[in-house]
Amino acid sequence: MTDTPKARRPRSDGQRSRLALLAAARSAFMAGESDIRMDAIASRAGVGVGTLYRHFADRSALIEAVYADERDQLVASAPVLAARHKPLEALRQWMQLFVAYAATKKMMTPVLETVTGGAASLHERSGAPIIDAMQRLTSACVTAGALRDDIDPMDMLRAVYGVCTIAGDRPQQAVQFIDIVLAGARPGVTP
Amino acid sequence: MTDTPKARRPRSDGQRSRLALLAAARSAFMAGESDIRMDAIASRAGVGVGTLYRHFADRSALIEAVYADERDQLVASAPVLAARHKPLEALRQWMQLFVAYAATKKMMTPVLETVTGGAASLHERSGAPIIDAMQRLTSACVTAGALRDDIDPMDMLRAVYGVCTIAGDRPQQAVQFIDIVLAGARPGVTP
DNA sequence: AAGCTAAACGGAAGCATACTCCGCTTTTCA
DNA sequence: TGAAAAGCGGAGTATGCTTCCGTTTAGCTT
Repeated sequence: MTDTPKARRPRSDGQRSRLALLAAARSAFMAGESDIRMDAIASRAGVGVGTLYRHFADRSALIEAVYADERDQLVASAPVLAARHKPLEALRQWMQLFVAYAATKKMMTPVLETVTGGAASLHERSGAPIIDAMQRLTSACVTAGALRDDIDPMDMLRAVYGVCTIAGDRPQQAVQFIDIVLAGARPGVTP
Repeated sequence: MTDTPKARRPRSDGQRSRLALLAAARSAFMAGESDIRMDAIASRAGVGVGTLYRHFADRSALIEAVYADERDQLVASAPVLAARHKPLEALRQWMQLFVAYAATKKMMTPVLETVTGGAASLHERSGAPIIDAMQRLTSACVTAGALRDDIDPMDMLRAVYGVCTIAGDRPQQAVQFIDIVLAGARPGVTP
């Protein structure tokens, strides 16, 4: 069972198509055309729509693939920051990176929500590593006494995400908002 | 021009259909069936789909009508709270009401985002009075020295909305988060 | 009460768009 | 070089929103 029959090298044209599709989709999403049609993406990539579906199971899979790279970078930066800074500062800087990530994602949020299964399925698939990173950074802060322990870390991230997503294009404002949230989450601070 | 020819009374069956449609749509959205079909709503209301479109221009118009009532209540409560409490407390309580409002809306958020034109058009139409209420409450706080003046009030609301929307069904957590945000937004607090 | 008129009704047809299917082409490897 | 596997394209299918229009019905008038 599962014997590897020959292990052929992947075809070059297939890889080319895949990259062209990713590039076309990325540029379309970045341009804010969240409701772009699948065949439009295919023809911009210079391939037929059948080819698109050969490489990506459905719209949501394409979206996920487009943002997989950036997400991986974001996740990978967490341990680096944790090693280089004090816990609270690491968390703060990582949340700033998250804002940048969310900003590139912003225009495609409607797409995210639109996909069948809603935000849940996609967020879970694509978001698990992000949640993990956030929780590690936060618990380090709690251990260091720099943050209260009765706050769901994800709520902080959701709040920042909410500011990014719904706001216009003002990442600066979202960055400032990180400090507001962190200030409110310090031990011994109450309204 | 614009002479009132006769001014007939609106037909009773028309009003009945409209109410039946609103009730059917409301219960469907509340039940979390965000992807319910238009003809399903019509038949639940006991009318044809043509009748639905006679009363509501499109899906987004129907959604907006369903939530118009609750939104109006929320907006109307702002001046009441402002008269009854100190500025910061009024703001705090109003944001709590907003959480309840957003929670009822939560299941239909995908619908909101789905509608053509995206969140923008609907949010603007339906959200302007909310923005106005929030800004009044906030500026009272700033005047009273209870809040910094360099914060976009809408960012606070967006953050809370983000927590509500993306989080599961834990309005309690969102309410707690209001206090975190307000704590971080007090004058003289920095991380 | 009967008739007139405009409003409201119903649902079949029209249209848009995500996704599938399959015969044809290209690439890899022996 | 030839066989077979992988990839390609785009017409076809399915689904669901919206429109269109002939029919019905409520409100007004006489």
